[in-house]
Amino acid sequence: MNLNNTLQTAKDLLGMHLVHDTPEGRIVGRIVETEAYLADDPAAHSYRSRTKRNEPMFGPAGKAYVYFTYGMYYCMNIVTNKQDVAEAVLIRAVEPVKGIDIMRKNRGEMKDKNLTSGPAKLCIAMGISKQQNEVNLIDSQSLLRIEQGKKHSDTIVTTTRIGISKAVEAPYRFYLKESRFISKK
DNA sequence: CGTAAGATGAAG
DNA sequence: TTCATCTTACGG
Repeated sequence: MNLNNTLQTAKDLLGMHLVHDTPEGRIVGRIVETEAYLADDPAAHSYRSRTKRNEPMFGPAGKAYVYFTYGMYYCMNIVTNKQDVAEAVLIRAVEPVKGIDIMRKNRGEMKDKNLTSGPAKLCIAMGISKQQNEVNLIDSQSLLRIEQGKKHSDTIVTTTRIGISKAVEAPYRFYLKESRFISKK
Protein backbone atom coordinates (compact mmCIF):
# COMPACT_ATOMS: atom_id res chain seq x y z
CA MET A 1 0.00 0.00 0.00
CA ASN A 2 1.65 3.23 -1.18
CA LEU A 3 0.11 5.91 1.01
CA ASN A 4 1.53 8.67 -1.19
CA ASN A 5 -0.78 7.63 -4.01
CA THR A 6 -4.27 8.41 -2.75
CA LEU A 7 -6.30 6.93 -5.60
CA GLN A 8 -4.29 3.71 -5.49
CA THR A 9 -4.65 3.53 -1.71
CA ALA A 10 -8.43 3.89 -2.03
CA LYS A 11 -8.44 0.75 -4.18
CA ASP A 12 -5.87 -1.10 -2.10
CA LEU A 13 -7.94 -0.62 1.05
CA LEU A 14 -10.79 -2.67 -0.44
CA GLY A 15 -10.71 -6.11 1.16
CA MET A 16 -8.53 -4.99 4.07
CA HIS A 17 -9.74 -5.16 7.64
CA LEU A 18 -10.58 -2.27 9.94
CA VAL A 19 -9.94 -3.52 13.47
CA HIS A 20 -11.06 -1.85 16.69
CA ASP A 21 -10.21 -3.29 20.11
CA THR A 22 -12.84 -1.93 22.47
CA PRO A 23 -13.57 -2.64 26.15
CA GLU A 24 -16.42 -4.84 24.96
CA GLY A 25 -14.25 -6.84 22.60
CA ARG A 26 -12.68 -6.86 19.18
CA ILE A 27 -14.66 -5.50 16.25
CA VAL A 28 -13.54 -6.23 12.70
CA GLY A 29 -15.01 -4.91 9.45
CA ARG A 30 -13.92 -5.75 5.92
CA ILE A 31 -13.62 -2.59 3.85
CA VAL A 32 -15.83 -2.79 0.75
CA GLU A 33 -16.30 0.86 -0.29
CA THR A 34 -14.02 3.92 -0.28
CA GLU A 35 -13.76 7.43 -1.72
CA ALA A 36 -10.63 9.46 -2.45
CA TYR A 37 -10.34 13.18 -1.64
CA LEU A 38 -7.40 14.94 -3.25
CA ALA A 39 -5.52 18.18 -2.60
CA ASP A 40 -6.72 19.82 -5.79
CA ASP A 41 -10.30 18.72 -5.22
CA PRO A 42 -13.18 21.16 -4.62
CA ALA A 43 -15.13 18.44 -2.80
CA ALA A 44 -12.42 17.86 -0.18
CA HIS A 45 -12.73 19.35 3.30
CA SER A 46 -9.16 20.62 2.95
CA TYR A 47 -9.78 22.48 -0.30
CA ARG A 48 -10.61 25.92 1.10
CA SER A 49 -8.48 26.33 4.16
CA ARG A 50 -6.84 24.65 7.07
CA THR A 51 -9.27 24.50 10.00
CA LYS A 52 -9.38 22.82 13.35
CA ARG A 53 -11.56 20.08 11.87
CA ASN A 54 -9.54 19.21 8.76
CA GLU A 55 -6.13 19.65 10.46
CA PRO A 56 -5.30 15.90 10.41
CA MET A 57 -5.50 15.85 6.61
CA PHE A 58 -2.42 18.07 6.50
CA GLY A 59 -0.44 15.72 8.73
CA PRO A 60 1.51 12.55 7.89
CA ALA A 61 -0.09 9.60 6.10
CA GLY A 62 -1.51 6.63 7.96
CA LYS A 63 -3.42 8.51 10.63
CA ALA A 64 -7.18 8.63 11.11
CA TYR A 65 -9.17 11.73 10.20
CA VAL A 66 -12.48 11.42 12.03
CA TYR A 67 -14.84 14.34 11.41
CA PHE A 68 -18.16 15.39 12.89
CA THR A 69 -20.87 16.22 10.38
CA TYR A 70 -24.56 17.09 10.09
CA GLY A 71 -24.54 17.89 13.77
CA MET A 72 -24.64 14.26 14.86
CA TYR A 73 -22.48 11.85 12.86
CA TYR A 74 -18.84 10.84 12.62
CA CYS A 75 -17.10 9.60 9.49
CA MET A 76 -13.62 8.10 9.22
CA ASN A 77 -10.78 8.63 6.75
CA ILE A 78 -7.23 7.40 6.48
CA VAL A 79 -4.88 10.30 5.73
CA THR A 80 -2.67 9.86 2.68
CA ASN A 81 0.22 11.62 0.95
CA LYS A 82 3.02 13.74 2.42
CA GLN A 83 2.91 16.31 5.20
CA ASP A 84 1.04 19.40 4.02
CA VAL A 85 -0.45 17.65 0.96
CA ALA A 86 -3.94 17.30 2.38
CA GLU A 87 -5.45 14.11 0.98
CA ALA A 88 -7.42 11.23 2.48
CA VAL A 89 -9.54 8.17 1.77
CA LEU A 90 -13.04 8.02 3.26
CA ILE A 91 -14.18 4.59 4.43
CA ARG A 92 -17.77 4.43 3.17
CA ALA A 93 -18.76 0.84 3.99
CA VAL A 94 -17.51 -2.35 5.65
CA GLU A 95 -18.84 -5.89 6.07
CA PRO A 96 -19.10 -7.20 9.63
CA VAL A 97 -16.41 -9.87 10.19
CA LYS A 98 -16.10 -10.08 13.97
CA GLY A 99 -17.93 -8.61 16.93
CA ILE A 100 -21.22 -8.41 15.07
CA ASP A 101 -23.06 -8.73 18.39
CA ILE A 102 -21.33 -5.55 19.59
CA MET A 103 -22.21 -3.82 16.33
CA ARG A 104 -25.86 -4.75 16.74
CA LYS A 105 -25.82 -3.36 20.25
CA ASN A 106 -24.14 -0.12 19.13
CA ARG A 107 -26.62 0.40 16.30
CA GLY A 108 -29.79 -0.55 18.15
CA GLU A 109 -32.68 -2.27 16.45
CA MET A 110 -31.43 -2.58 12.89
CA LYS A 111 -31.28 -5.13 10.08
CA ASP A 112 -27.80 -6.58 9.67
CA LYS A 113 -27.58 -5.27 6.12
CA ASN A 114 -27.84 -1.71 7.47
CA LEU A 115 -25.32 -2.12 10.30
CA THR A 116 -22.28 -0.80 8.45
CA SER A 117 -23.43 0.19 4.93
CA GLY A 118 -22.52 3.89 5.16
CA PRO A 119 -19.70 6.09 6.50
CA ALA A 120 -21.57 7.24 9.62
CA LYS A 121 -23.26 3.88 10.19
CA LEU A 122 -19.97 2.00 10.33
CA CYS A 123 -18.51 4.49 12.81
CA ILE A 124 -21.48 3.99 15.14
CA ALA A 125 -21.31 0.20 14.74
CA MET A 126 -17.55 0.05 15.35
CA GLY A 127 -17.48 2.61 18.16
CA ILE A 128 -15.47 5.23 16.26
CA SER A 129 -15.80 8.89 17.26
CA LYS A 130 -13.70 11.98 18.03
CA GLN A 131 -11.56 9.93 20.43
CA GLN A 132 -10.09 8.00 17.52
CA ASN A 133 -9.14 11.14 15.58
CA GLU A 134 -5.44 11.10 14.61
CA VAL A 135 -4.85 7.52 15.76
CA ASN A 136 -2.04 5.84 13.80
CA LEU A 137 -3.92 3.22 11.77
CA ILE A 138 -0.77 1.58 10.43
CA ASP A 139 0.68 0.82 13.86
CA SER A 140 -0.14 -2.73 14.93
CA GLN A 141 -0.12 -1.50 18.55
CA SER A 142 -3.03 0.88 17.98
CA LEU A 143 -6.44 -0.07 19.30
CA LEU A 144 -7.90 1.14 15.98
CA ARG A 145 -5.93 0.00 12.95
CA ILE A 146 -5.91 -1.33 9.40
CA GLU A 147 -4.84 -4.95 8.89
CA GLN A 148 -4.30 -7.09 5.86
CA GLY A 149 -7.49 -9.01 5.01
CA LYS A 150 -7.93 -12.28 3.19
CA LYS A 151 -6.78 -12.08 -0.40
CA HIS A 152 -9.68 -11.46 -2.72
CA SER A 153 -10.30 -11.47 -6.46
CA ASP A 154 -13.48 -9.41 -6.38
CA THR A 155 -14.26 -6.90 -9.10
CA ILE A 156 -13.49 -3.28 -8.21
CA VAL A 157 -16.11 -0.87 -9.54
CA THR A 158 -15.01 2.74 -10.14
CA THR A 159 -17.67 5.43 -10.11
CA THR A 160 -18.54 8.93 -8.92
CA ARG A 161 -18.73 10.01 -5.28
CA ILE A 162 -21.86 10.31 -3.16
CA GLY A 163 -23.27 13.22 -1.20
CA ILE A 164 -21.17 15.99 -2.74
CA SER A 165 -22.13 18.94 -4.95
CA LYS A 166 -18.70 19.92 -6.28
CA ALA A 167 -16.53 17.85 -8.64
CA VAL A 168 -19.46 15.46 -8.99
CA GLU A 169 -18.05 13.88 -12.14
CA ALA A 170 -14.69 12.80 -10.66
CA PRO A 171 -14.45 8.96 -10.63
CA TYR A 172 -13.06 8.71 -7.12
CA ARG A 173 -15.42 6.17 -5.56
CA PHE A 174 -14.51 2.48 -5.44
CA TYR A 175 -16.35 -0.59 -4.21
CA LEU A 176 -16.34 -4.38 -4.41
CA LYS A 177 -19.05 -5.38 -6.84
CA GLU A 178 -20.05 -8.59 -5.06
CA SER A 179 -20.64 -7.02 -1.64
CA ARG A 180 -24.12 -6.69 -0.14
CA PHE A 181 -22.96 -3.90 2.19
CA ILE A 182 -22.47 -1.07 -0.30
CA SER A 183 -23.93 2.27 0.86
CA LYS A 184 -25.77 2.88 -2.41
CA LYS A 185 -26.00 1.39 -5.87
C1' DC B 1 -41.38 0.56 -4.00
C1' DG B 2 -40.07 5.83 -4.08
C1' DT B 3 -39.22 10.80 -2.43
C1' DA B 4 -39.01 14.33 1.28
C1' DA B 5 -38.23 16.39 5.63
C1' DG B 6 -35.95 16.93 9.94
C1' DA B 7 -32.23 16.53 13.30
C1' DT B 8 -28.26 19.58 14.69
C1' DG B 9 -23.31 21.82 14.81
C1' DA B 10 -19.04 23.46 12.28
C1' DA B 11 -17.49 26.20 8.62
C1' DG B 12 -18.20 29.61 4.81
C1' DT C 1 -26.51 28.74 4.13
C1' DT C 2 -24.31 24.59 3.11
C1' DC C 3 -22.50 20.19 4.38
C1' DA C 4 -18.03 13.69 2.43
C1' DT C 5 -25.52 11.59 6.57
C1' DC C 6 -29.22 8.77 8.34
C1' DT C 7 -33.89 7.71 9.75
C1' DT C 8 -38.67 8.25 9.66
C1' DA C 9 -42.93 9.60 7.51
C1' DC C 10 -45.87 9.45 3.85
C1' DG C 11 -47.58 8.58 -1.20
C1' DG C 12 -48.22 4.97 -4.92
